[in-house]
Amino acid sequence: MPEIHVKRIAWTSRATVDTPSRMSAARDPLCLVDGSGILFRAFHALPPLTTRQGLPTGAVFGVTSMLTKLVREQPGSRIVVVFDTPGRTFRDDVYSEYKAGRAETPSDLKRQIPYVKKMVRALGFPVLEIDGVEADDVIGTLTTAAVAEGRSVDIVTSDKDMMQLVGPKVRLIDTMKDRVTDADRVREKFGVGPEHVIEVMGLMGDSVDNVPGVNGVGEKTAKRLMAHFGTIAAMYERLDEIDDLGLRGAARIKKQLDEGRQDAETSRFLVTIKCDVELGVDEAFLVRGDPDLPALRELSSELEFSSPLKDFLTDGPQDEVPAVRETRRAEPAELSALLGGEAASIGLAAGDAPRIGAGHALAATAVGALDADEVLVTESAPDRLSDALLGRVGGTVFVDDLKTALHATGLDAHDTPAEGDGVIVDTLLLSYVLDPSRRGHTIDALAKDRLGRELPADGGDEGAAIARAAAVAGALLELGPGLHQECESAELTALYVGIELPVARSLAKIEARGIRVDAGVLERAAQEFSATAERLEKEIHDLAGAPFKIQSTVQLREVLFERLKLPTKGVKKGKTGLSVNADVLAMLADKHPLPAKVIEHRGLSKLLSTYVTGLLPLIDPATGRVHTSFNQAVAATGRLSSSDPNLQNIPVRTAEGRRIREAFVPAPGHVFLAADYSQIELRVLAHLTEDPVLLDAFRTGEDIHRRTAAEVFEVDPVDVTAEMRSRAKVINFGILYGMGAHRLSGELAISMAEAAAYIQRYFERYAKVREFADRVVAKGREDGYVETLVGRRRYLPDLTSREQGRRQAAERMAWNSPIQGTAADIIKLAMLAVDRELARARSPAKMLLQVHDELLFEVPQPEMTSTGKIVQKCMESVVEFAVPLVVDLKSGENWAALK
DNA sequence: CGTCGGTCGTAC
DNA sequence: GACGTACGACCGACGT
Repeated sequence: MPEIHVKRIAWTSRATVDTPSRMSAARDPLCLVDGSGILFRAFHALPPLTTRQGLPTGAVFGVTSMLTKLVREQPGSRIVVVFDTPGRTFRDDVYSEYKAGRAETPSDLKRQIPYVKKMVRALGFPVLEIDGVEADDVIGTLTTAAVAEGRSVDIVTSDKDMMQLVGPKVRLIDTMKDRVTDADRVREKFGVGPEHVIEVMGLMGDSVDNVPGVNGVGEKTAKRLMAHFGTIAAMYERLDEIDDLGLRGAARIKKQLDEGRQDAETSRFLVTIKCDVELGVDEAFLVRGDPDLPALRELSSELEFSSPLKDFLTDGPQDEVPAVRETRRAEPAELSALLGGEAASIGLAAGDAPRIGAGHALAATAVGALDADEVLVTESAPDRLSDALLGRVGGTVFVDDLKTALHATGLDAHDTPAEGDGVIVDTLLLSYVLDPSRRGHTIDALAKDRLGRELPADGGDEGAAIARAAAVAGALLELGPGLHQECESAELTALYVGIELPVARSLAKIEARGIRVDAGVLERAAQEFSATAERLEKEIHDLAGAPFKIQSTVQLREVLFERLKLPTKGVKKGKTGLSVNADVLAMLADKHPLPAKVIEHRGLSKLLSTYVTGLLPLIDPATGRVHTSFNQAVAATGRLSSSDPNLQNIPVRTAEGRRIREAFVPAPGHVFLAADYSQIELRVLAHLTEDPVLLDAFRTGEDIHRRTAAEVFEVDPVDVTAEMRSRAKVINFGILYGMGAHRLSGELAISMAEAAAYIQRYFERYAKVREFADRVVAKGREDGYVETLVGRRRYLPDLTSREQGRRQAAERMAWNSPIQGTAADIIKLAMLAVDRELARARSPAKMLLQVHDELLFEVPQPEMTSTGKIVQKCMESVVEFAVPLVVDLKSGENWAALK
């Protein structure tokens, strides 16, 4: 017999402070709910309901409705919900085929399991899940114990096995069919009383649980036999009596029974619910707690439920809405006591770990919070917060954005250790890993969506700042635990703790450090650009016959197609009319001198406005450095983005553009070191698809575009021309994005048929790429999301859209996201490895930027070579891949001159 | 005067 | 609609 131990007993925290008056309810009827059973039932019985996001919710809805109905109908009952736990039980030890052949739980159901448990807990019901013990046995044991105390028991289930538990004080309730099963009803169904149900089931077996029963004996024969003998044992003692029962084929049945003795015994054992399991559960824990209104509100908004929770959410006293009730200034000593864990004096139960919600509004003001309805405001919070962020507090720290908190506390200047004993709950990053495509993960967005609450703005003055900070802290404490739990449930904690939190720490340092920009270089370039742009402007106006706003697409369109009457054939149309983008202008360039000049003018205005005028004011005059913001919770694929200024789209392709890049320079005595992954997305593609041709190309170090050219154009690699290679390059990149023949034909200036043929040949030569594409899209449709190497998800509900356009767009995303996202995972891991190894080596090298497949460092000149080795090693070995990851190193005196 | 959608262009 | 992920400038319509 395997050891049985309690894995988890969950009840709402308030149940722990139950008073003796509550305990006197010990003689209330007990209502045991077969949670797993009704969940499964609800899943199959109800239509496949989903949220707008595509999260399946039908089963949660069904279970929730059922439970709330139970509360309405049986207000006096003590309700306990029991779930199965995955894994082996003693039955598996006896019979290895037990429950074998059972279909894999559908993923749409699996996804709902954590929500159901959360819902049940939020409703205040005790949840029992005991490792290695099936729900049936837990229910059997609790039932037996309750009956022994003289209590009556209702079991909510649709499992007929449970009929064996029925007795004078025990009934089964099928809430979906509104049917109650008592002993009479059992006799009606089984032909025998509840005490003999196991005998009948042992004989006939149970196909659902793969219990064999006796070969040749079905439901009818089993019932007839047991109506006569009562038990299997009695039957085998008096087997000859079978002849007297008038059964058809009695002789054959007798023979099969004789041969099936062992099966009968095993099957009877398997169907017998165990009623004496050591649960290790104190009865006091099985008392229902109060509903957790904030959690219910959050769940009903997340799952988009309106009706089933109405009773709970509207009947409850409205003033329990956990708005911040009291805002007061804390003495530093008081807060320090709180953070030191000696918080009993200000309201925490002794022994509870401190929970700090840190809302920041103005840099000087932050908040430590005890609870959603009591908030302590202190100006010294940043000091305390830094202790917490350094893991010196031991409790849970709730922040809405770790990176900003690190900036606010000045912890962005150094290496900060990963969390010690403490737990960091960052609602921004949690929300992002849970659903990266969601628009807005700020605490304001989350509070609005999940709590239906607008947080006050930071008005700028101290009062407004304190009010906002307090509200943020309150919202954090309400939302944080749920988000953290959801992250656990979705198995995203490794991503959150192992990647996103430490990346936030790394980014905080990068942002704080900044990168030096030589304003003089920018200004000199700007002088030249402006001069040329002015000359072009005059020429363009002359050619047009009148001045107009060259930057205005409307006016330019009028000039090109009405005044100059240039041909509109083959010109793309947008929502507002004919397009005047660079492609169109290039096409018109041989008809008239104006379009080419507009292209040139546009290029210069772009550089001037975005990269000169946009950048100059962002240079810190004291240090000559700009400090970008890396946004970690924007891109749907897991990439970072950069803004204010965006340093991930500094020009590099044109000579003029590189003039901008030249302005980025290392500190005196330092050089830039750039390390970029070579073809990372195509290598990810090779790894994910395991396509033999791709694998071979990368393993042998071949030029991948040359190889694709050889494959697609059917020539020997040595005969690939520059033209062929460049076309193949377009195809390789197009494949990553799911490009169609239409786009490719435009891109390569070839016919649609030719483009289609290229794509077809690509997929013939790289056969596994197409297989993978089909697989990933199908899986995405099935699961509702696609995922990367480390399990980062992207939900794509449009994969099942009836609108072809939306669906196809979603399919391209489903295809591209695992590739782009895996590359993003890899470089994030690389950043962490590099940070770690540079620190270990006491290297003075500093990471400055991440540009998707590239890391830029500022290194003292003499350290360049040694740093390069460390960086390259870290980046190349950060994941074990089917193809080598290759990192190229370059260095130089400015960002445009790297060799 | 601010906001927002449309268009364009820069990066990977 | 037709190539994935971003940010941001400019225009021009619209609302205050």
